[in-house]
Parts: sequence; structure tokens; C-alpha cells
Amino acid sequence: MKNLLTQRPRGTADILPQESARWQDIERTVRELCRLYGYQEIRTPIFEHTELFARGVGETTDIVEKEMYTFEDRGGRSVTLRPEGTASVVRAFVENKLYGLSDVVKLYYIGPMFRYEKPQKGRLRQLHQFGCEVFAAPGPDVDAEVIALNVEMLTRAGLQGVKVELNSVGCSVCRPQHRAQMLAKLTPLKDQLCTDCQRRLERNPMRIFDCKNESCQRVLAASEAPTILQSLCEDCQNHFSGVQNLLRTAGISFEINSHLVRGLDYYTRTAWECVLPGYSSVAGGGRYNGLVAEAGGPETPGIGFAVGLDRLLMILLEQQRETFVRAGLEVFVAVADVLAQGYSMEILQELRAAGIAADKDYLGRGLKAQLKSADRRGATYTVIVGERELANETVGLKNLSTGSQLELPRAALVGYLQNGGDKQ
RNA sequence: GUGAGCAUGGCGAAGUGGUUAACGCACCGGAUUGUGGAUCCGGCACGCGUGGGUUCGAUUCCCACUGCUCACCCCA
Repeated sequence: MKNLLTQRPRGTADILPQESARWQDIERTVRELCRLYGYQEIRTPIFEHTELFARGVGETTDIVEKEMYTFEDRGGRSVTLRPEGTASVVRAFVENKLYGLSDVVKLYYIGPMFRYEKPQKGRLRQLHQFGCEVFAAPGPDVDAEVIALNVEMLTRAGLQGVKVELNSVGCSVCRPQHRAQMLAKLTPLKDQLCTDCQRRLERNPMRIFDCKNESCQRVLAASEAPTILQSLCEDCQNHFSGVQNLLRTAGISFEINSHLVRGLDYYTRTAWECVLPGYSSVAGGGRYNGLVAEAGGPETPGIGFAVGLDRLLMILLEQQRETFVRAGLEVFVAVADVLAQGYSMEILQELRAAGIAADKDYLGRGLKAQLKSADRRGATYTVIVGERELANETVGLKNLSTGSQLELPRAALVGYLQNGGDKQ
């Protein structure tokens, strides 16, 4: 039945007219919010050199190990469809030397990302994210503001019941120490861990905290390996408590989750996720103080987050919290007689020129069918023109909700509608 | 990558080893010639994902393939 011509690629979605209105609505909301918070949009390419993601996101992450859409272009270069936004923004920040423009740079982006995964509910191969990045601001005040923006964005979109989970994953000073402690405690128990965690132990032991496997968590508890929170250096501790205090001041509620480890390697210090009971996370972010330098720029702190828009829209739909009402057609012009065909065209153009959304029937159907169509389109009024109206230079104007109809001079139509129609 | 479930008209959905594959929604047309939303009447799958097999006969049984969905992993 379905062949390659009539079947979209796996894990992609068509956003049909009814849906696209919801997308536009949410995009409008986030753009306005970013304006209020002083962020400006950046648009980066949808694909980059593979090396950027491999190094930026982290060689040991799931994204890089098995989820990238990588291919060779005709010039033999390896390129990859971006799996997330931060690496590209950092690259653009460095390449365009935005660090020279001002002390702090606040950017946002909206667009598609690609991950080669097995699709399921709320998970696509082409997903859409909205994200923010702030460069060159090291203090906890920025962390708190960015988290506040993250929450505010979800709230404004209409989401209810959002919870913030917060953690600190340390820095280049305390993380190596923590890693060493974990290795010391867990290596003797290695064979009791699941195969995934055995690998994690070698490559990124901290992520064992993230394992959902109960037996691994038992082994972890028995090993008395410290959480990263327990191993933070003094600077990281101060930063973390600063973030918490400012969040409290801002009235943002959160929960400390010492097992929260984000799946991307570049995070330092603050890490958080926005979750809803019953769903996987809708947004997540963190600080990345080493990434800009890693990408070849000057030592510059950074912090950012991303929101999964597909998930957000999906949850909104399930929560039925949307108040968005689509603006429909205002006037449908019905032709009662073929002689009035040209006359109707003139009227249609007049209406549109006056900023009134107007449409007509294109199938040469009877008046009855045209009225039916006007009704289905949700038109407020139907303008009816036929032989009579043509001869008298008038139009019939029918209000579709009240059913009342009157005859107007054609020259009076636009003014009448602009003045509120029969509601005036 | 692992596991499970499902595949019937535009959508939802019944169904049986054998005459014309229910029903609902949507859509189209009609109920006196220029009037919608209600009602009534009529129309709308030569076909039941694809390819094989079993059988006198398969949409219904078996196999393979493909696709979709859900879960795990991980994440947005």
C-alpha cells in the first residue's frame, strides 16, 4: 500500500494547517518572551561538520554514539544534521567573534533538530526545539534568570504542573576528584552492575546515578560512592547555593535531584530539567563553562536550555489548556449567477485590499452549496451577488450567525463591514 | 539497539474460510428553478498493508517482508 512516494520518512511529522496555527502561536509567545528578557534570535545552519558535534556534544554521549544523522556530501566531507542547538550556537559565537561585541551575549533559536532514534510518543527523528544561550556571564544570577525564563516560557505556553529538578555536576576541579572516588568505590563491584553501567564506569561514571536499573542503584548505595553534590569544590558549592537562593527569591520552586545527570558532556555546575508527572522531560539545560574554549574561542562561560516543542504541544493538547482560537474567514463571496462572476471578483479584491479576509467558491457550484461552504469555513458574512445585484450595483449581505440579510450599495460594503457590520 | 501489539473506504470502526465487506462521521447530490447550519432521501471499498503458501475457495489460517504504534534505553 504505502510506498516511498506516499510515506513520510520514519520519525517525521507533517504539520498540517490546523496544527501549524498552534505552532505559530507558540512561536509568537516565545519570541515575545525573549524580547522581554533581552534575547536576540540567532539562526545557524541545520547541518554542520560532524566534528563539531562529536567534540562539542561529547564522544561518549548517546547522541554522538548512535543517534546522529551523518553523511558524506559530494565533496567528501562528513556533515551531520544538527542533533541539538548549543554546539552550533557556540560555533557561531566563536566564528563570528561575538565575544568582542559586548560583555554578555544572550541568544535564542527555534528550529528542527535530528536524532536517529526509534520513534515513540513524544519522540521524533526530526524534533523541534526552542533554546536560549547566554555567554560570558559566570555568576549564579544568570543561572537563576535562565531557569526562570525556562519556566516562564512553559507557563506562558499554557503548561501546568511543571517541576524543576536541579543539580550541580561540578567543574573541572571537583569532577575529576569525584570520578576518582567513584572508580575507587565501584570498580570492586563492577560485575554487579548492568552492562551499560559497566561501560559508564569506564567512560563517565557519574552517569551511573542516572541508571533506572534498581539493582544498579542498590549497588551504588551499598558502595557508598559519593554523589557529585557531596563532592563539589568550594567554588561550585557557593555557586550552587547562590543559584538556589536566587531562585527562591524569584519565587521559582525546584527540587534538588542529586541523581540528575544530563546526557551531554559539556555541562558544568548547574544542570536542570523541567518535568511533568507522567511525561519525560520537556526541557533541560545547564551551564557549560568549558565549551567555548573547547570550540577554539576565549575562555568564556556559557549557560543555556532547550525546550522540546513537539512534546510541549503534545502535552498541551492532552491537557487541553490552550485558549488559542484561530482567526477564520470574515467574508465569503457567493455568486448566484455566472454573469456576476467578474463583479464578484472586483468585490473580492476590494475586500482584501481593505484588510478583510475574503474567499469564494472555485468549483462553479450552486448557490446552496456555496452557502454551505461559507458556513463550514466559519465566515461571519456571505456576500451574495447575482444578476440583480450586478444590475443595481448592490450586494446582498447575509450575516451567517443571525441569518439576517440586507441589500447594500456596492460602494458601501467595505465601509459597512469596517464599522462593525450590523453590530454597529 | 531490545521487546510487544496492530495493519479493512478520507477518518473511526464491525466482520466472516464461500452469495452484493455492517455501521458511524465526513464528503457529494436531491427534497420546484438565487440562500447555509436542523430533518429526510440517495450516492460513496471490483476491495480488506505487500508477497508467497494452505485450500475447491481467503479480508478471514500459516510464513516472510514492510509500515505504524507503544514500552525499554536515552533524551527535548
